[in-house]
Amino acid sequence: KEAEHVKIRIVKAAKKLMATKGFESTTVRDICSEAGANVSLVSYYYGGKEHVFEALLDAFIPINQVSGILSGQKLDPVEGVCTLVREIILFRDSDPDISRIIHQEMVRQTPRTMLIQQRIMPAWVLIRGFLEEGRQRGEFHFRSLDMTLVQLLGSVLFSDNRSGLMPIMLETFPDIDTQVLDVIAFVLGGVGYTGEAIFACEPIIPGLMASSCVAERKDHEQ
Amino acid sequence: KEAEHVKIRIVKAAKKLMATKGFESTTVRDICSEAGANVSLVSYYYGGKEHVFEALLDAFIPINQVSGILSGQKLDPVEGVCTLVREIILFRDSDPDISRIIHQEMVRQTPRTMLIQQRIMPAWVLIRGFLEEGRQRGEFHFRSLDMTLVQLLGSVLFSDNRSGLMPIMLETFPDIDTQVLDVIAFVLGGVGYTGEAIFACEPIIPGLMASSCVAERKDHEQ
DNA sequence: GTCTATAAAGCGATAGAC
DNA sequence: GTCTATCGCTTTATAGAC
Repeated sequence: KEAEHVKIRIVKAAKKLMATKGFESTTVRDICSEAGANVSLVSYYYGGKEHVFEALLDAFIPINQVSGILSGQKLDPVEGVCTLVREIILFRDSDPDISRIIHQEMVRQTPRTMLIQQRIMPAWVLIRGFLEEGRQRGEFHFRSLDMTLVQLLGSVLFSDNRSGLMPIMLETFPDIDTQVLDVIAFVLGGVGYTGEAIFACEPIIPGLMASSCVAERKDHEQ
Repeated sequence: KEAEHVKIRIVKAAKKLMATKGFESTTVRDICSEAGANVSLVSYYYGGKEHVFEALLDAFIPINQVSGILSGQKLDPVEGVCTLVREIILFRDSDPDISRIIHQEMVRQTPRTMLIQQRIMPAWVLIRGFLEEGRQRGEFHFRSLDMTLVQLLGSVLFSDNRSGLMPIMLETFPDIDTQVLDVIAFVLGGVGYTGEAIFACEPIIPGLMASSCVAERKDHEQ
């Protein structure tokens, strides 16, 4: 682990700490201590704490990966909703930290909210499209498209909150495939789908650590 | 508004600011400026910012109000779920700030998480009980009680996120009664209920500003 | 009770040695 | 590239005047 470049260690440490402590409670000194780096290197490589956050999003959110693959598939509404929900759950399972960061920044209004929105809005738009088409086809049954979308998102995003937060959980926690099926079942019921669930959708393994992180300095000196 | 006591103005200002900016980004100076009070009065009346937060919870979360009224009613599972969901939505509508504070503190792990948990856990336990009984009666159909509970909570809690956060919302926002019906419809579908929804449940108006706020000083000097 | 003034600590950022 | 030392600012909390 010490073999990784300092620039990468810093952004990974920031992700880990901000996931539990939040952006403002995570100090630059915390990050560098966790990363085994000197305090000054945050400014040197990223030009400030906010830029570390931005780099963190670019590095760990697989932007236009989901939308890119789905665009050439022509899925029907049920397949589309199932596939997207599955992808989101699998992504959350592969990197719970970044999901918690996204969830935190979506709840309140911060200078970083827009950064999050820009990166995940494409997925929401896709889901919204599937919901709309499904209602037109008579496969889904709900009054409001917006309300249903919000509740679907809440149902999916919130499912990472069982860790430590719920002392009243009694069952042993299921494996990830079962979690996917559970969430899909809840969501399909919620949108008023009465048929059979589609489970034969290919999982997309999101490629982590995108190219922006290996870029050299000068990035913030534009 | 200036007629209110300073101690109350402080806790109200703290609620307003922390709802959007979060606990740590809201400074004592912010709070007192918003409340029209001197900075030193936070320490004088509450003994610190954390104690303001605690007082805020005691003042605005109607603890054991919901559970108290429901305990003597012997509701069946569908009525129970509908009533509790309705109460939560109406409470959120009556005071969106406190709901956003609860939501924020539930996402991450802070020194205040336990304070929140203690106050809202009773409602979760009630919902869990209704879900369990409904499954036993064959009215609900789901695999995991825990997973279903988490998704139900996410669906209900997240429904306050349309404000400013969703640029893709197109519909005009419905009135509160319609919101309640939408959320109930989604949740009942999610838990696998196939019958008719029960809408004839009495709304409980939560009494805000509980007694702890009017207590005198010496509270924190134990 | 309410104010001013200030203490004590922590923050992000950076200059300059190496 | 990486370090130490420090600057300038903000924070919470409080002492003491009124």
